[in-house]
Amino acid sequence: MTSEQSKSDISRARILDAAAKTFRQKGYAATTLIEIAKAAGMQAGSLYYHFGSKDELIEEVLDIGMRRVHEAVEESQERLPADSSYRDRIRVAVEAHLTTLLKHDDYTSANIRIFGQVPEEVRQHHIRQRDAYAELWRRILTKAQKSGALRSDVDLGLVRMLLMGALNWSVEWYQPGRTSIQTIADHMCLMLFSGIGIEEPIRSGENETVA
Amino acid sequence: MTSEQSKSDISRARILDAAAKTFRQKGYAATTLIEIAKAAGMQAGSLYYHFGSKDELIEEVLDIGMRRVHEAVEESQERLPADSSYRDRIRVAVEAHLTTLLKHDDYTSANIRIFGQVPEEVRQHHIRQRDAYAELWRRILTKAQKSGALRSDVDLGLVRMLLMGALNWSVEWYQPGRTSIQTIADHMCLMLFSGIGIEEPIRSGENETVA
DNA sequence: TCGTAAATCTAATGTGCGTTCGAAACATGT
DNA sequence: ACATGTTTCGAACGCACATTAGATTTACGA
Repeated sequence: MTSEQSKSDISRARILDAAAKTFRQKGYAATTLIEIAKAAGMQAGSLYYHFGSKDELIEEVLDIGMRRVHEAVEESQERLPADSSYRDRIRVAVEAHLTTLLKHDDYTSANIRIFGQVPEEVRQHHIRQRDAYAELWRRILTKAQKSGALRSDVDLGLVRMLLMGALNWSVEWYQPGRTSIQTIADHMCLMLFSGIGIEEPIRSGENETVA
Repeated sequence: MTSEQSKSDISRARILDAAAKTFRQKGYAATTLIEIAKAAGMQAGSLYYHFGSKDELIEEVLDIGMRRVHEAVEESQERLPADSSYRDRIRVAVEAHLTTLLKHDDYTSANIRIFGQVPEEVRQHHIRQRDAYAELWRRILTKAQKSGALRSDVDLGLVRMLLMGALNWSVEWYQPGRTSIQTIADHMCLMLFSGIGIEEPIRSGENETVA
């Protein structure tokens, strides 16, 4: 071992990268160890020197993916000046989440895409981690609401779900060259804070206010 | 053949129902024909009397699922009085989409959950249908924007994607007894039209307007 | 240069699944 | 009751995959 536990770690990293990429593209069950091994430059059997099973491998991919968004959003909050507005807090959180998701991170998008497909046992392993990330958002939104930055008559749990859905779904349609990540984040925040509606001129008999 | 081509059609329907349910739960590759057959009350081999292959079966499930949302949203528009506000048009579309998704429709939720996992060839078969549904929403939103009901400075394509994401993601977290579908739709529309932000009292030095 | 441990290869094993096909069971009109 | 078409069964085939274990190579300190 020379500098910092090389070789085994390098291979391990290559395998994980290959796995994340392949899992994201093809889904859990459709991804074969042969494929992952080839992408990592080795034979399928060799994977077992580094991982005990396919499930162990996928668990680590899921783990890393979730850790990355979590850390990104957490750091986005810490980087912010202490006197930042709550809108800014939410805005940078949205940007951090989206950026991690869409910018060279197969791990994060793999997590989102395959989580619903993995065996129950593997899923159970990650519920704690998922909950922790949800809790982070819960805190951000709750503080904003308590401070009066968000309407007090909305169900924040619901808002969070809808928000996460809008953001996470982007892995299904986002294409690098088309719309910038920043633009997506801007639109999301606009919808979240102000909506995109305009009071309509009364057309005939009906008029209505928003729920 | 007695009344209206019974027996074969009944079995066919039972198989499709079982397939939709199982595909939705376990995903594409993880679902076995043995499982589907058992749920339909027959042997795996018998499925081949009704369908040529696993892919043919899944294609039909995807087809039905997409057709159901499409028709539901289309009918929601036709049912509406001609002089309805554009907000109401969008609102009922959201409600129709969500209701079809979450209320006893394994086909629709299966479509959403497994579309990303099916073999490329099967996917190609449905792009046309997906585009047609997207086009329906595009029309609804464009008319609303042109009439002045929606801000003119937003990218409607982006809005549509974020909206669909928020709605579709609900299949991952929705649980029948908890929040009513209507409440979800209300929150979505509130966010879409007005947002949930409140102008913040200026805290220190910073103040900001929305993008 | 040698020896030892780490890392990878190679070939084999077993299993589960999609699919096939002829035989059996069922239904229906005559 | 018979004959014909419809529907399901049941066993078998072949293949692709996860996993295993021993042989082989590679890396590196002495």
